[in-house]
Amino acid sequence: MHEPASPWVERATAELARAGYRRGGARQAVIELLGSQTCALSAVDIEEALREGDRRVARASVYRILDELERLDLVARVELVRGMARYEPAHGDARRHHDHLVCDDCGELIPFRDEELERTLRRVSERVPFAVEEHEVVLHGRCGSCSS
Amino acid sequence: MHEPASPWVERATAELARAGYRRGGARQAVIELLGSQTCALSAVDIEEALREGDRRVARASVYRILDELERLDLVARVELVRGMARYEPAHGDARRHHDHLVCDDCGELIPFRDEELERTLRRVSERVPFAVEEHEVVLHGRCGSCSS
DNA sequence: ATCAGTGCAAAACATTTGCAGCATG
DNA sequence: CATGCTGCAAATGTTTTGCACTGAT
Repeated sequence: MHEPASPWVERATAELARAGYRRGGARQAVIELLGSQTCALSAVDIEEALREGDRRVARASVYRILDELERLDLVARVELVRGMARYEPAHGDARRHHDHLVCDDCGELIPFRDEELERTLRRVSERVPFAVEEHEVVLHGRCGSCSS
Repeated sequence: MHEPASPWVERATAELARAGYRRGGARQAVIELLGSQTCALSAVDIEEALREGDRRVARASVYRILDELERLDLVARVELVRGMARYEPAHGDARRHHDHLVCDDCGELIPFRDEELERTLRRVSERVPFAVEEHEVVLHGRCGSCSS
């Protein structure tokens, strides 16, 4: 159960150390799980995955840890489906930013990235009476399996 | 307290009748409040506004009514801020669709519409492996008062 | 007279907080 | 050995549900 750490896991670990945090088993377990995932996970997903894995982590700790990571811009919180937040690694690099497709039938969640969309949003941000810092785009519909 | 009904209020009322719903005081009160509003309201907002207005409506009824209206595509549910859904009239007319700006400082909520963004999203919807039915764009940042 | 519509209270969730004990630096 | 980290349990806040009663058709 000890895969090579992803760049994000290393960055997160370093960032936390630099911010003066101590090492903590629970926090490291959450970071490693997030780093090995491709799509956003909810706090409950995380607790369950860890319970069956290396290290059991209390629900409250999961929330606390996610909160810290979000404040340091290491994870992004996204509200894609009714009533439950999900979290995913944030790569400071704007070039790795992505948005999401949500299948309203089966709940599947697909990240996507579209250059034209990003360019347009950059322009929109300029003409709006607002200092835009980030955006969130969610496309709802039906995935391949559900629309056939 | 009896303003002329907005087109949306009339449409909603007609649509409900056509769908076989009976007339109900609470439901009509919620519809009229939503119709008179410019920005999205939470269930709590609605309950409070009605408590001080014409007709007191129980919280549970507010949720039930919003749920029905959402199922009939008469209102759109949007999750703009942490942990609380908001609802606004949905105008079947795509030309009246809008997206939202959210001030992360003061929580202010501003609807906006941008033609280029809509066009781009239509194109993006085509090239994505998904049958897109609707989109949700939220721009986060600071409003005029908070960024100065 | 029926059965949808509603209010009330309690339940079901997701999330947060308080506090006591463990473990890192 | 001080203080940050964590688990547990209880609190909070939003949304849902069960049930009895009211009211529209």
